[in-house]
Amino acid sequence: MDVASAPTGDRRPWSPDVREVNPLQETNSEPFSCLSEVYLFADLSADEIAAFDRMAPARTFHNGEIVFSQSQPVTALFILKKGRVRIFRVTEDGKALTMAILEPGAVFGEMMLVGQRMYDNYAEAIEETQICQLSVQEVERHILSDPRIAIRVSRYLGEQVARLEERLTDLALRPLIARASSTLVRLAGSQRVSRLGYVTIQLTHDQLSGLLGATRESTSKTMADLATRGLIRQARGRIVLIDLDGLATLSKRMG
Amino acid sequence: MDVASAPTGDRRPWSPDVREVNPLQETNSEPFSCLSEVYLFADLSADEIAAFDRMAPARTFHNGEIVFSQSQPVTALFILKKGRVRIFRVTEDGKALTMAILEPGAVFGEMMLVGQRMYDNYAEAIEETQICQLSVQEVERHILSDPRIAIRVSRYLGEQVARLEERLTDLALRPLIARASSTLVRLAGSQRVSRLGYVTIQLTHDQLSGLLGATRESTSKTMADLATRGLIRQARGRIVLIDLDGLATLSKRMG
DNA sequence: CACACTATGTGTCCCAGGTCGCAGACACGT
DNA sequence: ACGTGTCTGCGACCTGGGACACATAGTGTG
Repeated sequence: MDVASAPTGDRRPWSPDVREVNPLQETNSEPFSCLSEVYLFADLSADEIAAFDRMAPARTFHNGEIVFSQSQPVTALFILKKGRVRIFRVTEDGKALTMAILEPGAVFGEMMLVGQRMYDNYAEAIEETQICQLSVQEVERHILSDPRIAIRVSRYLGEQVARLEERLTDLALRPLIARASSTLVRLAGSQRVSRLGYVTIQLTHDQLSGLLGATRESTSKTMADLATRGLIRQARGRIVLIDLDGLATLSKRMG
Repeated sequence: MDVASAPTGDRRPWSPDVREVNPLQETNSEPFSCLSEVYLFADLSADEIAAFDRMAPARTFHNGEIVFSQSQPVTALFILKKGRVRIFRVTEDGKALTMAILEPGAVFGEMMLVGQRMYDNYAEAIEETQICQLSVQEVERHILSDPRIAIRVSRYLGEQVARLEERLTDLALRPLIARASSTLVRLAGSQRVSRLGYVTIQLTHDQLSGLLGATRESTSKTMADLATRGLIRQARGRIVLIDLDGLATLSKRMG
């Protein structure tokens, strides 16, 4: 890590004076496609995808690096090629809530697509990550006007809305253990399944707590609880889900 | 009200055995447009709007009536012509969280538009209300395919997402008084301004509490607090915002 | 005008979860 | 191997706000 050497000393992204995106212009121009695996562009032909690919330079981000923040307003559509990115918001007093943890194939900054600034959202790489970006002009010219993509965008945003509403009610009226279970189950959906059908979630308690809207401590406590119930198994930096049904049940427990 | 006479006795919409939409087929076929004031259709010509109007019958709902619920899955796009509608979710143990309170001109049930069922959402009229609906076939044939509307839909959903993310972080990491202030300010935005520039919000503490994810009691307490600070003035069933700036400031107070 | 219902004010008790503080455990670079 | 930083696990303490229980004041209805 460059933490010691580079002047990027403070990697707490939500502190006021973050330096972002140090100009490591690793314009990784490898020949492979950024877009072929992306849901939003599934309706495009191979030729069209190739055309977009040509204008989407890739870029590498290290663990902890900020991909964008409102001080550097979103001027592009980002496509996550490799690694994981955390989208989060901060309040004045420095507390953060994670909106999403994106896996490869995800598109973000997309709000701009629909006339939306990514308001108070930050994006941070949480591991070694490669990201392609399309500039705002290209997006406006080619994407917005294409009805095939517009429909995909609507569908995607509709799902976002449903997910957020779900999270909102969970947060409002379910106790931590239910939210935690529910979140684990949800995360399991979009996750690589390991050998014996067990799903492994690559998150530290801290990262998870950001997703739950809870403190790291209470999250740890809750995970310990889930572990003693035999629903999950723990390891440093990852959580193995043993009993998905059990978790789903718990996630519906009332307050 | 028909509460005493009709067998609609229980108007608590989130109790398990609600009777919904008693067949008061008041197919109010007045000659005026359901769609002309609607943001989503702003790009359509007068002729096109007229065409849609012809297939959108109006319908009246009384205070407390359920417009739809998941047991009666959404098969239409609703357009709120008059009155107000509350969109909310419930949990198994009967607690509810309000997602939105819609004003005339709003379109809802729109998730279906984008391949989404309105999952656990209910809609309830909270005053005398008139609603037009477009059937799912018409929507699919004419709306989904129209790029002008698709873009509007995206934009609308994008705004939804932003709003929900905001609410989510508020709920997660701000104390009640801040959330309350913030919510009042937000509500003020979409509200009729009364005589002296004061904005009046037509909500009871109970309705507000549903929006805040808090109990009625603590909401009352908080409102009393705001009142003594001179930021609002209270009346039965409505809240007058005196000092918007003060509220905005409070809404940023940390926990 | 009286009754019934709905909206608000308070007050008391109680607990999930936040805060603070530290300690052991694992991981990795030099 | 060793040190340093990241994860995780407690424990003690504190508090916002939920649960319950009433009291009172508007409102509308017959």
